[in-house]
Amino acid sequence: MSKKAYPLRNLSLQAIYDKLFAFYGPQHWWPGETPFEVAVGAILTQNTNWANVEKAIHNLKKHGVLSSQAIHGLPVDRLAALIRPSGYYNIKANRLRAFIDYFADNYKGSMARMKKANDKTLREELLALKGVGQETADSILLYALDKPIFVIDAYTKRILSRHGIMETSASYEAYQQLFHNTFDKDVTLFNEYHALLVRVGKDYCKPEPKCAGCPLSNS
DNA sequence: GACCAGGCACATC
DNA sequence: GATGTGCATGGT
Repeated sequence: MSKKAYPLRNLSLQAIYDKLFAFYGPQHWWPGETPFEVAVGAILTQNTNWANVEKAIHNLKKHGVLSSQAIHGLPVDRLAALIRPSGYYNIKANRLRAFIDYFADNYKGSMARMKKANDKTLREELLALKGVGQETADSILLYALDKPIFVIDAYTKRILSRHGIMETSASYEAYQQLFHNTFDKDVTLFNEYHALLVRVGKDYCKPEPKCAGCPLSNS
């Protein structure tokens, strides 16, 4: 636990959700037009500001290559140039290609077809891809495929640890289990809750916290 | 100029 | 299993 004192309440996961939703209202995530775009965004946003991801996706759209077939036919260095604003562009170009190869080979480039597959199988398949870790896999499962899987990210860990709910050092699985054991598996709730955590994280729960005015703070 | 952002793989101990 | 490092842009 952080030794620094934050002006915090002793809040349950349910209470945190209620307060965030009351304060912010629905977040309408994921910010993407199609399930495929959501999956691409999930890879591009790794350790990256969303505004930069939007620039990269805009480039893909502008050049008419935001589809699995189009990206598949693109030389990797050309793809890298288009997604440049999202950072780590060489690595991410290869990660996108790896996902799209898998997507084309196994589901014929159809998110609808992919959605019909078993949740656990899909998660294992995604995690087997180079460049898809737990957060990216779960983001695709929840936000592109409507699977009831909670997404854990840096904000989730930071917020829950500062509220004394779980140590920062606890594993991804431990955090995820906490949500899965606390709530019924509800796609709408999981969608909204993770989005709200990101929102309050951006507004108040940065590495250097700004607790004044935070809906989870006493101050 | 420093810090931060909706991670991940890989090397090393 | 824990810890360190490379990957990179763009906004504040």
